[in-house]
Amino acid sequence: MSDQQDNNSPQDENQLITLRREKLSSIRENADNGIAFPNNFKREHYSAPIHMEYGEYEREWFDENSVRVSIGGRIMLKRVMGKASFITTSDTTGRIQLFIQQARVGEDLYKDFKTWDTGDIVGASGELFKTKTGELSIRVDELRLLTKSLRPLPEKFHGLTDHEQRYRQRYLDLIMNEDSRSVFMMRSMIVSYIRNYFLQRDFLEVETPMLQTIPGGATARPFNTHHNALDIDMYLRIAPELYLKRLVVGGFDRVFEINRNFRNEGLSTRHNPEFTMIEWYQAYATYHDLMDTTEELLKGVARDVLGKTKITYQGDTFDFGKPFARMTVKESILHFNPDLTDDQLNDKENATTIAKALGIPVEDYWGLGKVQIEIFEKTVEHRLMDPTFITAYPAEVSPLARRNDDDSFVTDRFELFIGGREIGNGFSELNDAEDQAERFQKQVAEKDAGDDEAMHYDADYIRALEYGLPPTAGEGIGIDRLVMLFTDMPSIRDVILFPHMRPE
RNA sequence: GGGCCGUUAGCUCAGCCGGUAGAGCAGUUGACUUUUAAUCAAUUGGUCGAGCGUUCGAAUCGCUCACGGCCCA
Repeated sequence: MSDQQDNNSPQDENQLITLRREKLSSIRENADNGIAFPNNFKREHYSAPIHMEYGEYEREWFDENSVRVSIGGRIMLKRVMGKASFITTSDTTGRIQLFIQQARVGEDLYKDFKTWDTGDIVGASGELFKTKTGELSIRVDELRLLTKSLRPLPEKFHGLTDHEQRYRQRYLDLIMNEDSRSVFMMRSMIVSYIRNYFLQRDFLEVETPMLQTIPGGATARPFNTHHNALDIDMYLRIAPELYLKRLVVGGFDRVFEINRNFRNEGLSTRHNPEFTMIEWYQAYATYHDLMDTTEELLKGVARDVLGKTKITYQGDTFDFGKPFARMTVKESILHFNPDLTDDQLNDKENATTIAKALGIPVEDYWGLGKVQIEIFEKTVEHRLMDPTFITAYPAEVSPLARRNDDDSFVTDRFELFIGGREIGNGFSELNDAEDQAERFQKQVAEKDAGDDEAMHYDADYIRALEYGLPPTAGEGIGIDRLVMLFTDMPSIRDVILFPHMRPE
């Protein structure tokens, strides 16, 4: 427990909490064997399966068939009458209504029950029946208070809508908002689908260091930390890439990792300081194979997890049924900027002029490739709505990717865009140790020139490449953004259980 | 980092050309054995995000700050 914050400070208390505390102390005094928080209740059923199995039967069916169930859940709604009450309880699967009659549970228990509050967790057993209005319910004969809740729940109809509170107190969001629960269930299903996809194709799931001495595999600012016993500075990883490729050098031809990366950058609806990526590496494959894999994988998620081929995201519809478009960086720039010509883009001075006219703050140390990519990001990226692979990224901005055989200015690399957002990034890996060493040196020069996102020189990685990395292709997909897309959530905070916020 | 918006009861929100705080839900008390956002009657509950200023008087106007949301970089 942290002693910096005291959540039970007097300011945080109010009439409602005080009263519930009084109820709890009365429960403590009167509890059987003095146990106010019993844990010997056996829950045997869940709400949703009960509805699925018995929801269709007529009222009369229940007169002739006795079905006993025993459920545990949180009281969400109370409708108390003199000698009989209805409460709606919620468990992990959904809700079910309980009918509690004084004549059945006894006068004393009924009297106690009337003092229970929404938010309390109860265990109940009884027979299924249908009410006059046809709602499948449990006619309770055994009822126990399992956990007294000390804090009042939000309003039963509007629930909890305040974004800040939903993120800071996710537990409360999950109690109140079915939609929020389903987003995170969907997230779990998507991740499972992806994991199974790779496992079924003989990929080995691995875990590589999150604490790294050289933060590599991407261009981003890392979080710094310090290892006391070794007395060395360390970094939280910005990507697992270089470790995964070391494993391919070691002979694991197909590896993948689904895990967290950390980038010390701003927060936004698309950026959380820690986020989840899947990266996979496949020896004897090319970036073309990766595009095929990606397309099959995402179509599979749409089809098998969501059950549809058209995904609606924030009012736009993206078609996962048709083949994903593929075009090069330059083709896409020319397509969305019909007034520009190929020659202009191939000339650094011209390209710089164009970039500056677009308001891009061009730095002196930028090469043509960087200028082209900035133009791409400014004018193309947000317009790529249907799933689109953009290929042929300049080598200058792709320090780990293999050069293209026909045009060494670009690499055998692509990025996947959906809904104007980058979803994935993959390429044929640079397995020429000497070329890689040169590119690292160039990155170090850029770092010296002022680009604090440029890469470090990783000598051990070069040493690994010198032993020989087979021809390999690898890709990363941002899981959070993918889940946003498939759950139609506008902010990355909506798909991360505990998004980062400034402390209260 | 910049712009716009927000912060009032536990929750959802009114009140904002300045006159001293409201509703619904939740809670409490009472009535009620088929309710379902139960109903009916009564009722408790507020450092109006924080601070400074203007004013006889500030939830309301101004400034600063904090936290958040959206958009932009």
